[in-house]
Amino acid sequence: MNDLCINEKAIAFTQSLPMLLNRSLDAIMPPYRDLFQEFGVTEQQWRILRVLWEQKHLTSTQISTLTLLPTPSLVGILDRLEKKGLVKRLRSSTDRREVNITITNLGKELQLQVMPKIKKIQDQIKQKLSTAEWEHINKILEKIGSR
Amino acid sequence: MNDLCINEKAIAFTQSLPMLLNRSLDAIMPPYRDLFQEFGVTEQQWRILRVLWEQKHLTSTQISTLTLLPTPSLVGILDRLEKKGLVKRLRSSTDRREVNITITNLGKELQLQVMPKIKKIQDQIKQKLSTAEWEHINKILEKIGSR
DNA sequence: CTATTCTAATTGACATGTAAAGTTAAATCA
DNA sequence: TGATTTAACTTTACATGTCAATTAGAATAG
Repeated sequence: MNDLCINEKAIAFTQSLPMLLNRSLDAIMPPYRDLFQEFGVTEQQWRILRVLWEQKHLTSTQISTLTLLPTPSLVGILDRLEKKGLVKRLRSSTDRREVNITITNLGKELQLQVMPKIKKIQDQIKQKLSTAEWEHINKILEKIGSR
Repeated sequence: MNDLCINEKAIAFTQSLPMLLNRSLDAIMPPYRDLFQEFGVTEQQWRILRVLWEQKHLTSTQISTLTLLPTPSLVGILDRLEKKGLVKRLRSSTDRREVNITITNLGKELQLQVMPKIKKIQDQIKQKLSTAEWEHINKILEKIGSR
């Protein structure tokens, strides 16, 4: 009789988890995008810079894992970042399959200019929820995102 | 002294809301994608079919709002759906700027075949969280997503 | 009624996503 | 060692995202 809600109809499209997540992203990304554009980088390029600021040098695979960017896309994105002089590629000497990506000085300078503005955007977003809600959603999303 | 955590450093990239949301999407979408591929449609094409099953006929703008797909992308996606015989385009006679999109019989048949499998995937996902967590995240995401 | 403004849809240029196949180098095992 | 498998990255083909500009058809003010 009671089957844990397993026998009901499918969840309405608009209320489905994918669409809830996508709507959330659509709602919070615009200010970020405006900022990125101000500095002439795309969201994806930004992600790569962001992890390179924390790790100095990473392989393509590692960057893919950290940024969630698919490796085929990375090829082109890194091309463009390299062309802008923000990162450098160096084939590993120990394992010649690997490519080490490094941040350049120019790339490091960006961090100082952009991060304060990122902080402001994050503060804006933070105000959408109470502290308790934040902790809660963090935990739950972490749970969903851990495969 | 206590400034509501506004003066701390920026949130670590990995723990930022955008990345939490993206990781969640990456974690839950694969089974959906497998299913879509089985039926020869993309995720975006699927979204359009999904709203047309519920609304019979919609304008391009309405579809964009419901599916979160940008209107420039819609042009091509609808082209391909039309080529597959799943939807039809009809210019409105009352306002010749508008284009009415309609689902075809072939498109309607898909619904019967796919929805049961969608239901199964949703049930799988549902098991990742408790009922309480579900209600909670629903409310919070709704809050974030409402601009 | 006409010039202006607004709106829906499209186009163009470029960047990225997705899936499959291909390359090259390392690791593994018979 | 030599054949096989695995790993890291790249390439290709096609679909979509992003932003700016355009086109054609309403709507609106003067």
